[in-house]
Amino acid sequence: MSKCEQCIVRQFSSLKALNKEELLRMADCKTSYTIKKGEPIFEEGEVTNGIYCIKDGICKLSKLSDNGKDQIVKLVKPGELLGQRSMISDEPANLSAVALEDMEVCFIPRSEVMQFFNQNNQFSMNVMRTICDDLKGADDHMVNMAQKTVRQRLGETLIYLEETFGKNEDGSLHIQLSREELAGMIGTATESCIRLLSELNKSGYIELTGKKITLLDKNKLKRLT
Amino acid sequence: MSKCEQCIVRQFSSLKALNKEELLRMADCKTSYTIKKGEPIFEEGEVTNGIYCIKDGICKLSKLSDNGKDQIVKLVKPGELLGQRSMISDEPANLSAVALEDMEVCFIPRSEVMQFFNQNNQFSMNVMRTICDDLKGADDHMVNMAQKTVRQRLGETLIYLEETFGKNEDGSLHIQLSREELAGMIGTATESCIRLLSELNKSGYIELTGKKITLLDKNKLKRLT
DNA sequence: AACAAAATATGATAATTGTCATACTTTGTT
DNA sequence: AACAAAGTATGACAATTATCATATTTTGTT
Repeated sequence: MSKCEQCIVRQFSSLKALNKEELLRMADCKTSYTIKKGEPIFEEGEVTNGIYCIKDGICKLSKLSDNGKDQIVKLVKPGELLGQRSMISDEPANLSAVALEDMEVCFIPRSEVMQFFNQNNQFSMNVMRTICDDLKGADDHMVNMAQKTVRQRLGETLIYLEETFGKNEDGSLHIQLSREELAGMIGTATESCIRLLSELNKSGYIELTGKKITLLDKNKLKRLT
Repeated sequence: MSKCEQCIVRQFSSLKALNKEELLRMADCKTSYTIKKGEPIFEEGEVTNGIYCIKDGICKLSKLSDNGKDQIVKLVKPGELLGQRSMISDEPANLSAVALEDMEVCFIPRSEVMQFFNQNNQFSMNVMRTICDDLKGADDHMVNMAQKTVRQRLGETLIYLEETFGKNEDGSLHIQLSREELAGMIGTATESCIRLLSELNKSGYIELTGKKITLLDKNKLKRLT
């Protein structure tokens, strides 16, 4: 069983507030998983009963809408925690978490986390701030969905993907989403997403090479009409 | 200076966890305001430095989008608190709060609330749960904005307004929103909102009498194509 | 290497929604 | 009561986006 002390999640998440003794307790009760690309960590409606630490790999948080389409609400990267809201509200998951790459995660039972939560003020403040950040992000996201065109949302999403997940050596987006997933992020039909990408390609704002997407003119992508 | 003990806000909000001594301290440091319909309680970007207790009247939380339109993110009714997220994150307001009716609110300085927060565990858990509820609501709202048509959103919004704010004796919606505000809730152009309302009127799903809106067939409103 | 399945691409068309113009109605103010 | 201003309504039209059909390409599996 590996220690939690040097883990990337500890460095970047609310867990940085835990002391040595708490880290040892956590290392003792955690369960490690590997999750293959495409597999769920948990699904909407499932009782999670704990939080997940994302050690490696990226996953999507999404919700199935009445029209049968999956809307991606957020992407989560290594160092982040999953399931904090459900833990605090003591409710089933509101969103599904599905791996976009092979992942390594650790599960920490609710009982343990709640102990830290009640005894370590800095930890609970950190969790709270994270949830507040998520709320702000969700509000802003909602306004974009309601007020911006599909084209604008695509442009902004591409920039977000580059800024958040970086580029490969050839300059293309590091994160690999299918067209369907990208459509699920911006909230549009897959065909519309494909069509707009190919249009941006022809206009020279981006370059499509197979599955790879390279942003060529970020200023223009930011200000799509 | 009135007491906080019998206040509606105390009964319905996180503040129900405060004890007598804390309530006295709060009564001592609070400021009461009346806000006229149309006036802001605070605006996006403003440093609020405390929370607002909504004693009477309804207000909208909205955000100005790049296209110049105001998107309404949430409606707030008596008994609720405003500014909790900003208080915890120690950030300026992300949304503007504007009165939809004449209002009575009390302001409690940040320093005071943070004391309760640090010393009264039940209070801080309540605040946290409220923010978690808001986050869930915002995620769901976002999915609706992204995946449903304007027509569907209008139908669901009308039902939400009736269920949340009730009906007058004549059966019409109690809450009075301008067409522009209703459009701002569902995320569409004011003209589109007016047009769809008048269409639902002709179809017999709702009845428009002056500014009053009466829902006639909620089942059909729920399942608009 | 061959094949089926999935993903991507593109055309044609319809449906939805936004924009601009203009008229009518209500509200508030003097 | 009169008037301006704001809000509501509707038509005409354009732009955006969804849907359905059908290729084409890529991927994974045997």
